[in-house]
Amino acid sequence: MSKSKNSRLKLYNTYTRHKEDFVAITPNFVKLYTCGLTVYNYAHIGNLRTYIFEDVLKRVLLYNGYKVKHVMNITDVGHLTSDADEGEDKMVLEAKKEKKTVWEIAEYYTNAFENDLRKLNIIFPDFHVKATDHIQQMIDLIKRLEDKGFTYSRDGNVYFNISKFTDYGKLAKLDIDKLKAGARISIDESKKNPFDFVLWFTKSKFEDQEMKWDSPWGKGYPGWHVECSAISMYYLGEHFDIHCGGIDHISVHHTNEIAQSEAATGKKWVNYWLHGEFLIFRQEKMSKSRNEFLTLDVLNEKGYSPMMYRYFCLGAHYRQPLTFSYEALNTAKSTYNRLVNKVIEIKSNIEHSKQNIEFIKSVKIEFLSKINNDLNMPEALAVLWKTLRTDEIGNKEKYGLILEFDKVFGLDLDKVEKLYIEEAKQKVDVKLVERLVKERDEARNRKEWTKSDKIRMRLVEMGIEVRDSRKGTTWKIKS
RNA sequence: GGCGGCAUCGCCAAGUGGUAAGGCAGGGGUCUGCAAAAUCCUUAUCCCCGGUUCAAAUCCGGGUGCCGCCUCCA
Repeated sequence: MSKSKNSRLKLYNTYTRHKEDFVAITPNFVKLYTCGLTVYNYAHIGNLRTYIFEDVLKRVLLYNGYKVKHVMNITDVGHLTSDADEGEDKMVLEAKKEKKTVWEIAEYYTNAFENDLRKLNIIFPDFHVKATDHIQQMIDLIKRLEDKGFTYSRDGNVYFNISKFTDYGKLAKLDIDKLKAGARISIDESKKNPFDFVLWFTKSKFEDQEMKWDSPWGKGYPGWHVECSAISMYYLGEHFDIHCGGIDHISVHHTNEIAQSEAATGKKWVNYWLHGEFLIFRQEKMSKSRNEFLTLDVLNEKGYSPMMYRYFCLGAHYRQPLTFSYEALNTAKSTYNRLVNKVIEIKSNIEHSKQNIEFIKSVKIEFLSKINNDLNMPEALAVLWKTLRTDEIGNKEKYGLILEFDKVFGLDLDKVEKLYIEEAKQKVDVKLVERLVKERDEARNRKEWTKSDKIRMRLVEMGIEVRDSRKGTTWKIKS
């Protein structure tokens, strides 16, 4: 694919705070790491927004002809409610609540999360791996840091010493001297510097901490940040292309990941840092710790399918906060339904063809320039709508473009027809419906309007929408 | 206190120097026995004040309001 200047892929890099031309370390090959979920509860739709953004990124890379090796971790190690060894362990807490072991909790919510990814048509990572399966890699990394003098032990825990790492906080533009330590939490007295962080815990306040492993520093468990560094380097090498996560990870998690990774290897770790903005819920971010979060299943019960939610997310740029409301979600629902109707209609009349090489070429270039401009999905969707509406090309050509664009949108537009037929079979007695539709048609031909309207009423009650046209009557499940 | 973001039509939301994308909702028309669906047309000068410029929603300064991170969190 030859690319003009403005269709080259540009991504906003948090590290430099600029949109940059994307250049892969290895030509045509991208090594991508995305931070996964902490599996002590269901993913809420705010979490899922970020995974949709990352999926779009991956699809755009694939669309541009790159091969992508994608790794995502599963945080299944218990984590504290703070970086200090205080507060409660969320995995333990949830386990107690549900009267299960922490292992059972992790497995249950990992499955739930992976199901959500499938429902959202998110291309599965090549490696979706558990932190607890990589304890050895973490220990090895900590050892390297220890050998190089970046750590110290205090009161049973191994800490990373940020004062030994020159560029600490560069990603978040932190000014350590000006930061008010302990502004919101009490200072951990064991730390030399308030921003030092734990690499390995051997001392826990929790007697019932189930997850413990042997290590050179004693039996214990790893600090939170170390898993991402260890796992990403194990699968992708010590220098890779892109690392993603939510915007909340910039100042602590990713900052610490960079410190420990680059301290260990002595070289640049990640080239591009991409962060997804939050879903805003009633004026504030949706949060797991406040019990008001919505899941994909809850939305589904309320009549909003995962694809509708995906469309909803595509309507806003990933670096902008997106305001959630049912009014807005209804918009996405109507729009998605209309899109699906359009696609089915186009496909049902696919023999209609009108070639226009110039138009097809220009609309493809336009699409590419939108998605390559830091993944501008709202504008890419506008290109899709323009394509659906145009008279410049026929249905056959439109359908081809729809399928091509949907490689990036991931809205399942290629199987939408099949899905609708399956849905219909599940929900209604298809034979009965077709008999009634036929009866109604016959009545209409005899201009027996009372009878035909009566039959239509009955169909409506069954949840069937009847559509008359010159070509005859069709029907579909009301959405 | 530090860092970061946001304020664009009723709603969601693009656009970041050259005269306001798109979707939804609303209004009007076409089609239809009626309806639905479809389709066409239609709706904003961009929070306020000041500045730079031939030209600003877009840059600069000030103000107001809102939000996020700095604590596990996408």
